[in-house]
Amino acid sequence: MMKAGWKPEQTGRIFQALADPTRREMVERLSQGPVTVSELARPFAMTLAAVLQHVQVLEQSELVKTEKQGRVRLVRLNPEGIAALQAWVADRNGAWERRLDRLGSLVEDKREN
Amino acid sequence: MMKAGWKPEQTGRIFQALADPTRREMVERLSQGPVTVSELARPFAMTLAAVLQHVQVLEQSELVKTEKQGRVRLVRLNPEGIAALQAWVADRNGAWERRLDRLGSLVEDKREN
DNA sequence: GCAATACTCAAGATTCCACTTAACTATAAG
DNA sequence: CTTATAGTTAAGTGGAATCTTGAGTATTGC
Repeated sequence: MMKAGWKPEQTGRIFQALADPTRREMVERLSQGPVTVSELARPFAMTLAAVLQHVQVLEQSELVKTEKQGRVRLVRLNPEGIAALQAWVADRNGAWERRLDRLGSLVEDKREN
Repeated sequence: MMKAGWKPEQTGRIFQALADPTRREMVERLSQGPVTVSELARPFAMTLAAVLQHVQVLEQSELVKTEKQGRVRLVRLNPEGIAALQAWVADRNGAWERRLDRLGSLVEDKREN
């Protein structure tokens, strides 16, 4: 049954974090490796303050960890965050598949898609 | 490198749909099998109109399909939606892992977590 | 020390979302 | 036909989310 490790309250914060296109782009960038807040900000037409707020949302969702080094703040992906997301999705998908298993080779009353 | 089938515009709608706790609960319910809008609504302290709006969001995200049968509307999970989400997550996770591969067995400068 | 850099914080403006109400349509049941 | 059921639509409200401005603080380089 698996029931991998995702806390329901964290799941909400993760989906909410990734609901924003800016933050999804940031995650893409971060999957190439850690960067400073300023580097993270470069592609975006918005103030540093706004970028920082996005970083804070990502951090609260645990998708990201940050660490201050001198006057710079390094942002890096937190593998546990992505793993938690993946666990939730796999779990939902699993429920779906178990249902199909129970149906066996029966034909549904309507052929859907 | 694999690049599974997720359209970037759909990804946004999916995350946005699942950012709402009510809609996540609906997906849970739907993973047990299809239900009518009224049945979907039962657990929630909100009007049918509100529930319908949630269903529409889920449908636009392609996480769900609906079909009108008489005066009832059946709502069912769309496996392709979950699959698209899973593909996105796996892709991000993949990028992360490829990066770790490049690092080989090097130890990071800081033990994080 | 002094200036530049890199962020940080708080307040306010918009814009977006979830929800309600109220009226309406279509189907089913008696 | 009449009523009840199930859903649909449009308009409006309140609160949360995003972004800006305008300040401030800590570090680095000269």
